[in-house]
Amino acid sequence: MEIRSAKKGSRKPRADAQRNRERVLEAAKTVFSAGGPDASLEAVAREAGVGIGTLYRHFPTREALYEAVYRREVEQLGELAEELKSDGAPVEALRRWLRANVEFVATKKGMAAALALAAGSPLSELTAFSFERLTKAVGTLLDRAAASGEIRTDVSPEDLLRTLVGMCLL
Amino acid sequence: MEIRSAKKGSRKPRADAQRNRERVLEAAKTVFSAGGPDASLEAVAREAGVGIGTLYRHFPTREALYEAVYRREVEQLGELAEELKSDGAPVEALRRWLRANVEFVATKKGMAAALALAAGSPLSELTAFSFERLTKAVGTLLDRAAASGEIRTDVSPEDLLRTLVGMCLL
DNA sequence: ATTTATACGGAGGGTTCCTCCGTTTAGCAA
DNA sequence: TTGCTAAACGGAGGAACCCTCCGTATAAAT
Repeated sequence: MEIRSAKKGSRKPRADAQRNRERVLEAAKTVFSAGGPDASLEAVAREAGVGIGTLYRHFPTREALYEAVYRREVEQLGELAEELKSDGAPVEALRRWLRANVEFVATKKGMAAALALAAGSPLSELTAFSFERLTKAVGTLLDRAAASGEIRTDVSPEDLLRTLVGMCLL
Repeated sequence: MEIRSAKKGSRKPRADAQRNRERVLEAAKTVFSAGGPDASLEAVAREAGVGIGTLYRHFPTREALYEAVYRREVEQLGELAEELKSDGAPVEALRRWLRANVEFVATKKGMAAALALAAGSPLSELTAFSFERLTKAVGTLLDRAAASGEIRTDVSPEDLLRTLVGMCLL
């Protein structure tokens, strides 16, 4: 008897697959940030030190890659909030997180636009997911700063986030 | 003594150049409407019955072509308004023009987005130009319809236009 | 150690991009 | 008309990119 996370008698996912997937995402972040959203996928593969076939196996279309990069960065912003939560100064923590967020929006807006263009259905799902994740993140930081009495308490996480994004897109 | 429209002792611009430019624009409109904004430029050249070199001479970049097509259509909408002005029924004229405008926005939004992505500086100039041109066009039609007493008189051309465009982009 | 399901790499055929240059032609003057 | 010349034309061709396909390699399971 064995523990099988998913249905079907499938074996454990291969370690190299996971590793390569991660490498590609990292490379994509770099390349797209530098060369805009139409950068060559072969350049991404090269940067990742991976064959072009591998890239296409993990991300069958350009949009799939965009989405994965986007998701991953949102996730990382969430984790950053977790780390900052146990940091010393609440306001300083909040400030840092906001700064990171600004940078994220700035570099990814091109990709977001490209996604919006070619997007079929699941775009709203994506935005909903990321909005919720980020709201939760900023929420915890806000609460802590408010509890320490260093900022006003009448700002909702949603409003703060919306304002921030709005400003970044001018 | 000769009439020289521009400075410099340049001769009259060649007729074939103008003709080809126009052909390319017409073809671009067709091809981009059918195949989206990433359609092949060589397809445009074929459709125009023109060598690829000619296309590139007139429009050095894809964006330049986008912009020219866009401008030309705005211009044509303006002219359409002129024609409709001397048409019979004022409201009917207005209605027709609005319909044409809707169609324009619908088919060109992809191109507009692409332009916005790759746009350097002169994008605001473009939007300003087209907004003014269209406002003037709808203005004359509105006035005439209002003068005939068939519609309300408290709608400004700007508001009408903005509302229309907003609705088209949902 | 052997088996085998998975994943990897990259060659290759097709498409598009964009430049470059030899050829053609429209305007102009004699 | 004819001839001259600047301007415009066409499309071949090298480079980049896309994406598929398949022989090879390897991580997990036995």
